Amino acid sequence: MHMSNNDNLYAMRHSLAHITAAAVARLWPEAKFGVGPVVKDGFYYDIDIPNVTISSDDFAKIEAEMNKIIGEKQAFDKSEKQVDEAIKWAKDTKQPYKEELLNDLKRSGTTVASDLNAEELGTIAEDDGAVENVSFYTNGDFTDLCRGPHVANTGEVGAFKFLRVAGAYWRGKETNSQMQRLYGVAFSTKEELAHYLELQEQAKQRDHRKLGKELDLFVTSDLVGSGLPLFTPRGTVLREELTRYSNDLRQQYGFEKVWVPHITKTALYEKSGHQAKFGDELFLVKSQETSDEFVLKPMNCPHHTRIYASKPRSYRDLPVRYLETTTVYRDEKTGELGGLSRVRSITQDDSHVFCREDQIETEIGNLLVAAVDMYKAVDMNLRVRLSYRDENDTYLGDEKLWQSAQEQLKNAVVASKLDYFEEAGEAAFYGPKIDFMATDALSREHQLATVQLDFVQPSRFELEYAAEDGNKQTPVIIHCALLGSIERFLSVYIEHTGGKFPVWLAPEQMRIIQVKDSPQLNEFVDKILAVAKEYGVRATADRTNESVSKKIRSGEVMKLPYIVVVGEKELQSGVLTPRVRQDFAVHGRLEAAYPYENLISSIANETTSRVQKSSL
RNA sequence: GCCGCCUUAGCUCAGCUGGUUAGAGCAACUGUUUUGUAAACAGUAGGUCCCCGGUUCGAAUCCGGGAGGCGGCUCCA
Repeated sequence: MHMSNNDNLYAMRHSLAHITAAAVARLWPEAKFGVGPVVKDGFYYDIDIPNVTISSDDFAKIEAEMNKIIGEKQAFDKSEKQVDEAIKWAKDTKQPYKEELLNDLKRSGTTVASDLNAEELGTIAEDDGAVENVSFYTNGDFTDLCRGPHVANTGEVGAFKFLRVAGAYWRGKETNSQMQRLYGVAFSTKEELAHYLELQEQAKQRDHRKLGKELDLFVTSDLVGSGLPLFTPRGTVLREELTRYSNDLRQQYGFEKVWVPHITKTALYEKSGHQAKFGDELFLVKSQETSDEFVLKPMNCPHHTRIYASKPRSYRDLPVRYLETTTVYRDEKTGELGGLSRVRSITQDDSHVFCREDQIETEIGNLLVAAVDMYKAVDMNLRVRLSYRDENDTYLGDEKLWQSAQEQLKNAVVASKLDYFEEAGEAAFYGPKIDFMATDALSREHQLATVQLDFVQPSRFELEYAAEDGNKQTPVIIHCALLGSIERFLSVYIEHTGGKFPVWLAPEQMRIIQVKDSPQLNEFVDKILAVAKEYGVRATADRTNESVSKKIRSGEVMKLPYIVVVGEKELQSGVLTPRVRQDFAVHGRLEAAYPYENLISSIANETTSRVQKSSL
């Protein structure tokens, strides 16, 4: 039989899942099996063993048992059973999870979660209707319900390794019992497996939590709480520089900064409709002076609508554009918090445009340009998803308005020359949107920026403007965040750069290493620092009583863009030779020498032009 | 929230099955050294072994509870 490499790898991983079950069944005969699918880079198997919890200490034992089975090169025999027969098999062998799957198969021809209504099932089922027969694979004395494909025998499964075991709800539902999910990675050859593990190790090296500590960017405190990171001076420079650029990009297009308080009466969210949606994610704030009940804001749009509604608006005033980088608070489930990617204090570079229907395209166009500029500056590739509505009737707002808006969105995207794709059914219930996917240095895609149209809040808040004919009209809101959440953006960006920030973002752009302690040198270094300050370059001097080598090392470890050793030679000549960080050192750069003021003005230039690669 | 693992000095980590005053490297501090492109030398200080409770003659180590961290809880016989 001829199989492509991919098909074969798939069959191998599938077979490994099967062998995992076989090995577990040998070790714990009472084990109940759920599903054992192939996933990215490997496979897993959901297993429930009464009164036994598998830990990573058991991996060796399970792997050994699997290797026995693999060594025996048992043939995989495929057989078919009629569904009812299969259900009887599941009952006889006491496999309740398999029984549930089989019952679903019998009923609807699919194993997709059984609590969907009939209509939904109809659209999901692969072939309309119940299946007649199901397939089984047997190796040695172990038989498992499995669609396959499998390899010919247990000896042909390549290299694998268990990485972790984790709890997983049966069929992903919180109300179901929790099973143990054994995750394995698997590849055709040992070399490929080793390569994969090596890549994992590299990713670990650039983990933003590790770098956050090493580069002194942010900290957490048990006393403050989970999911509430604190930013150090260095981390704050990153936040503020990113925010400043994100704001600048929009202020070019007439956005004005506003400010709102961080707590509000719950009435605001009752009106906006967020109360129901955010419900248990709201942090409650109780007044001790009055009987007022407040909440910490989980988003900013309702507040911004209050500013819009503070006075009558004419069609001539539109678009009204508000911009605010501010923190919102959401009480995420504690188990979902982690690093900067999932936090409870979320800072958004948020903006809202209140505009007429016919202004949507232009406004979106401007925001697209801003997004492109933003992601160019942080050196990440962007593509966008146009998320439209589908035929479902869960969407709010006039259908004609949706049509026109979706067209305008698309026109703006096409004009922006962004790489895009369209997807129906991905829209928010309140309007269509553009989701930006940014690709990082490890080829992972992240959804960061969004532009969303909103037809619902304007009417809920009874926003209006006077049209040319004097009639009251309802504006449309365009929500936009370029960075999304600054915390999440940083979690991605720190890993994207591995902590090697471009000059415009580097918390410390230049460090002077003073060779020795003398009044003349002190004076010279002071002068350099003063000039740097004048140019707005973030510079420091290392005057500690340490060897030059050691001071260079500590600068390198902090991944500083420019390190400049200043001693007698420099004092005499007034000329500096910077040591340039490897990743953007240009050939010949290290030897180049500059009068100190030139060096500093060049660095200042890189800051304002936000160029990635040095061009001194 | 649920399941599993983890928490020892500022950081990274040793500490075997419960048994003397809990260790190392780096960082800090003091002194010597005044240094030329990735770690000078010597010394000093630093610990409620995450917290609370229990078992025990004895707990960093075992048990229970709590806090914090990490991996998962979508990928579908």
